[in-house]
Amino acid sequence: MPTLAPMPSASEHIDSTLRARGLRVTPARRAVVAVLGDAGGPLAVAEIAERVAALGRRVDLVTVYRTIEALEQSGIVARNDRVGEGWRYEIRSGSHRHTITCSRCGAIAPLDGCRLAEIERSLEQATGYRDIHHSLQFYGTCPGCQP
Amino acid sequence: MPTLAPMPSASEHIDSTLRARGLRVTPARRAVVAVLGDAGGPLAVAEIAERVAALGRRVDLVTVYRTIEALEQSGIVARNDRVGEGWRYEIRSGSHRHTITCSRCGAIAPLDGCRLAEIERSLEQATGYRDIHHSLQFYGTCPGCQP
DNA sequence: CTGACTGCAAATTATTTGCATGTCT
DNA sequence: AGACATGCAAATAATTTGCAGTCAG
Repeated sequence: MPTLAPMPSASEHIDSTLRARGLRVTPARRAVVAVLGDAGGPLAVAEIAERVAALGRRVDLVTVYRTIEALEQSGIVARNDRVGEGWRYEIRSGSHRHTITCSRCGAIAPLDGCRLAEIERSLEQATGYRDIHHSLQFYGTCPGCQP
Repeated sequence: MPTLAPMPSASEHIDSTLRARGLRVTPARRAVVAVLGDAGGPLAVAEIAERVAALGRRVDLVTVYRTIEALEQSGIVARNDRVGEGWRYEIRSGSHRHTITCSRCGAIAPLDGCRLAEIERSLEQATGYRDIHHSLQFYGTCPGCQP
């Protein structure tokens, strides 16, 4: 379905978002954002560094940490957790999904779309916080591990 | 003030749950459970060790790690995250609360009771997982940090 | 008794910090 | 030019592993 007016390219959007926050637009930051934007799901810091390297850009792990921190504070990326794997990061987009992990065997099952939008909206009213997002992980006992 | 003397009902439940898993009931495990049961909210591993020590029981930090892992897999404790502070653990009970953290300044505001019970119930239907629980953290921009 | 649990030491892994240099605006 | 970003080295912090002695069942 064609659009009459061209949507700003992803990179333009990133650039302006960074600038709006007083952050500079650098190759390293673009690379990190590109990798995150391309990833199917949330990535660990080390994975981000690997994929950036695979793109031919050398970016120090430390820089990834600092970039991620800046991007998170700018509201561009969100931090999530996955059991036993530490933090993971992903571009904040309207729609996302969660998973449920078996506490016994670690099996991970994907879930349908997130149902927290309504809760978040009421939280904005109640707390005065804006631009609310979240990190959510379900745990349980998978069918195979049940007594 | 925490007590080493186990509360009859709770401790019996813990004991039988551990035994049902083939896990042994030891002083260290009871101490950890007692501390968690007494804490107002979720505790970090190091905090658990400190409080256990304050009770007069010497428990190695390594043992706390291993105990927590066993308790988590047994469904007795749940793991949560608090921004920038790593993992925290708490006894799984019916009711609990969440918080919302400011992505800019780190301010933490408490929220009213958790509203995920219904979602969890439907997930049990949809996934076949049982005994579902979760880790949830909200983020946003607090009133003081808004443009 | 026997295997699970613990403590101690040490290895990994993850994350942070300081500083000199490079680069965006 | 000036402020911010990056890379490198190295310090910290967090978590895991191996092993021998101890204790619950």
